[in-house]
Amino acid sequence: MERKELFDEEGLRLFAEHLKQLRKSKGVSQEELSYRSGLVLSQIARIETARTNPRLSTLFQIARGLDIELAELFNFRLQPKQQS
Amino acid sequence: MERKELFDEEGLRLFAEHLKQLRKSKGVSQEELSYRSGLVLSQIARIETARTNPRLSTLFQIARGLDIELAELFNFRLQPKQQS
DNA sequence: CTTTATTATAGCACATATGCTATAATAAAG
DNA sequence: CTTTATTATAGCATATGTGCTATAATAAAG
Repeated sequence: MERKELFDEEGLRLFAEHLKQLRKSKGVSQEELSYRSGLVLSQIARIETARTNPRLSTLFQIARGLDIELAELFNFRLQPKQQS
Repeated sequence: MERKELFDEEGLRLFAEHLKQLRKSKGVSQEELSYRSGLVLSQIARIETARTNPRLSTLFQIARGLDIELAELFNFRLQPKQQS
C-alpha cells in the first residue's frame, strides 16, 4: 500500500512564484539571498522552482534574508480545496 | 563534525502559541482541526508544542482547516537575528 | 562569439517531518 | 471520586528537506 504524502503542489508553485517576484523586486540574486539567509544557493533554487516543500524555519530565514515581515511571504491566495 | 540544523526555536515557539490561540478562538479542538486539515492529531499537538518544524504544505493544510487566510497564520512578529 | 553572472539540476549523506497507533497526562464535568 | 474530553508524548517506518559540492543551462554583457 502506498502511503502517499500528497502535498499541495499548486500551493508550492504559487509560493515559489511569489517568492521569486519578491526577491527580484528587491533586486537581489539567489546567491545574495543565499548569503543573507544562511541557506545554500541550491536550496533557494529548489524553493523557487517548487521542487521542495520548505520547513517553517526555512521560511523564517528567507523572510529575514529579504528583510520583510513573515506575513508578506504569504500575500497570495491559496486555492480552497474542492468539496467532496 | 556536527552539521547542526539549528532552526529557529524561538520562531517555532511563537508560531505554536499563535496557532493555539487562533484555534481556540475558533472554538475548535485539536481533534477537530485534525479532521478538518487531514493531519493526524499527534501532528497538531507536535506543532502546538513546538516539537516539530512543519513543512509549508502542512501550514497550507492548517490554514484550510481553520478556514483562514494563509497570512493570518503569520500575524506575529519574528525576532530579528542579532547582527554580528 | 567569448566571458561572466545567474539560475537550475543532480547526487549523496544526514536530519527530521509526518503518519500511524497507543498511551499517558490533564482538564472538565457529573 | 468516576467518567469523559482534550492535549501531550512516544516509538517506529517511511518520505523528504537541507547542506554540500559540482556541473549544466541560461541570460546578460563585452
